[in-house]
Amino acid sequence: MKNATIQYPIDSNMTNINKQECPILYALQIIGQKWKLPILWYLHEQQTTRYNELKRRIPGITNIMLTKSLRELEEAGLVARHAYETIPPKVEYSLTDVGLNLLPTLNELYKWGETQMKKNK
Amino acid sequence: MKNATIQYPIDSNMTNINKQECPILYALQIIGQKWKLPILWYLHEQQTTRYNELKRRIPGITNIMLTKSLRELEEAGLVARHAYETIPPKVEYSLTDVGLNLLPTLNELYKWGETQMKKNK
DNA sequence: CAGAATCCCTGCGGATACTG
DNA sequence: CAGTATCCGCAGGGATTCTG
Repeated sequence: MKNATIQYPIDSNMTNINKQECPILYALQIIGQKWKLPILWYLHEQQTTRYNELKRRIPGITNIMLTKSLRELEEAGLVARHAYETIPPKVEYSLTDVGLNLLPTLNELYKWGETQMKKNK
Repeated sequence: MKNATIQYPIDSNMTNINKQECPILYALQIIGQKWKLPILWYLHEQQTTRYNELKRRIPGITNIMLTKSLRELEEAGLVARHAYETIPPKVEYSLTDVGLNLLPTLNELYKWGETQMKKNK
């Protein structure tokens, strides 16, 4: 059996416990919500981006979702926030090394998805 | 810029259109729901599995969710369904090559998640 | 400029019961 | 054994308004 090193712990009711035990579910918890990948993607494209520019670049996202997603990504260590204490305020976001480390994996997922899209079309 | 080959199309309101254009969102659409990965995981571990055994192996899943998830995975081409026309019925599920092709990517995600879990703990 | 507060709604998934 | 049928609750996310 290939990939026999993967462990996939599951508890009786799929609570957070197993999400904190299974690295795949853990990862999906971090990047799986609606706006996380678009945000990571644009931060990757533009290196360092201000709040409002990010908002413009991701059509449809609201302040709430953008702020919430950025905070969660920051807490998970994928995104760095740098606030300049000026008036008006200026806040820049960028990918950390942790965030950058995710990109090759996303690339893998991209290639798999691309192949499937062609097949299913 | 690395990974410059990744395209990430987004439309104005994040509808299905962009989910059908972006391979990453497309992939997440297929494997991102609550029970998809556990199902894929156990099918990988046990090769060919009957409906009720799958249900026993995935604690907490209901018939509805198991059937629904299997149908979607089947439609996406990741899972094969083989029904024996006997009484009582016997239905076996297994991973297709498409499903197997996803495992290396999941392994990548696993390693990334594992690293993050250690850091954030 | 970069958010926070408030209210609201849809739809994913859960619970229970039933069947060819 | 392998599912359907029904009903229901909640949380993720939307729309709008406001502010240091």
